[in-house]
Amino acid sequence: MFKALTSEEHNHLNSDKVCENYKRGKIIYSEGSRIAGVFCINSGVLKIYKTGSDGKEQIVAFAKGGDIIGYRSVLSNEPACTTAQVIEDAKICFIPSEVIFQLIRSNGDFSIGLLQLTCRELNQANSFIKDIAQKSVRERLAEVLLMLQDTFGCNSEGFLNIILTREEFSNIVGTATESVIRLLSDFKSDGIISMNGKRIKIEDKNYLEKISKSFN
Amino acid sequence: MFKALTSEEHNHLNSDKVCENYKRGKIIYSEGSRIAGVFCINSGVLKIYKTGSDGKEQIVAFAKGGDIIGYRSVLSNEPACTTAQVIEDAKICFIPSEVIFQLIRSNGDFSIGLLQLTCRELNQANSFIKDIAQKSVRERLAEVLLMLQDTFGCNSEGFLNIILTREEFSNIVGTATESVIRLLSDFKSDGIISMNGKRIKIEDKNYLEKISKSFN
DNA sequence: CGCAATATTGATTCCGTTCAAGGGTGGTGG
DNA sequence: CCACCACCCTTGAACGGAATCAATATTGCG
Repeated sequence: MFKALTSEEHNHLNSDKVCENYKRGKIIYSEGSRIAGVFCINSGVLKIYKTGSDGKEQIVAFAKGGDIIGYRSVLSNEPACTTAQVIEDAKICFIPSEVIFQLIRSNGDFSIGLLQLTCRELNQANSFIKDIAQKSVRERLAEVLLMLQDTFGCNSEGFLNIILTREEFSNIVGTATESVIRLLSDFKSDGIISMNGKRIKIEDKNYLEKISKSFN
Repeated sequence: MFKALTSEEHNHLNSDKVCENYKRGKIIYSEGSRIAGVFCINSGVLKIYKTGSDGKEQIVAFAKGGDIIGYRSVLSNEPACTTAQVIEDAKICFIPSEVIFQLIRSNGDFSIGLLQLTCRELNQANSFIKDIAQKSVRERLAEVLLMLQDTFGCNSEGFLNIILTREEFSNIVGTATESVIRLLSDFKSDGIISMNGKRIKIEDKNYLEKISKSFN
């Protein structure tokens, strides 16, 4: 994201940023709060979610090393509309709003990079709206598993490089926790996935793709 | 959106743009196609939708006078990820990509304006994801009616300034057409709305708000 | 170790979809 | 002008996916 900067801009940025380590569970910012800058994820994983009136979370995105979060709130100068919480210990840098605005005004390529980032997220969000509105829970769960593999990759044994609770799964898919449990166990007995504790391994990607496209 | 421009930039823009009239049903651009610029809606109404694998549309936004569409595709230089179709006769101007990129590079305020626009849409999309994942069809329909009043306003008799088919309603709410029909007829017999052909009038906004917030 | 959070499984309920059949409306062309 | 056709709307009945409720396991952290 910051590769459009000149070396002078880079130096300036580095002198302004503040990095810190955060443990699992830590909330970086909350829905409704004001934030004075953006956060760059150095390492670790966060979930970005909105909270419904009954308290149930809806996860709308993840952030991992290299991602920037909080820019929506900064750019529109509005309170945050999501909550960002660490789910895997993370190192995060803070960049004050003024610095970001300064960069946008002075560096067209940086602006275009940011615009492309927001557009990509917008596209993903719209796709997700369509899926959640039209597909069954089974299809959506298959899709989420593929998305996770795509986003986080696998370790040497083929297990997904991310660990989520069943409830977190349900908060992505948009369903009840029990439904996630039942479907994962179906997938397992069909040999589509295997599990080791909370770790999940995709055994038959092709079949998952078929399911997610409703061609099963 | 273009108020950040200098008068010189304005003149340049006006010489580059091409305006045309389009009738209801006309498709301005289709999902998957390349588009070479953005469209500014002068008047009229369009629906922006994605098409599911079974052919069912999911409406993700509307565009009316003053709105800009197609910028996502232009900025990210990717094929359009939605289809834009006229639902009320419209006058639309076309602005080539180069002109937009030129403006972004030369005018920081214009960039920020565009960024704020995308951020607003992103926020709306995320809210919608939460709603569609957590609320009932009844709650969502109530919310959509309120959104339509907010976006398009009412005529002198209090009827919504937009006419949609039942199917289009179902394609926003994310449900079956029959469900929309049943629920609208429930709302009518509860005195929450009234109808005149396809025209709808909200009679009890407070109660609709209660329903949409699940406090009914 | 013990408690709290998480996971699992079963039984039951219900919201919403689907299928089917019929009625209404508007626009077009003879 | 009105008959016809395509499209849209409406209603009923039945089914089914997923939520909810309830009752244990199991895990893992302090």
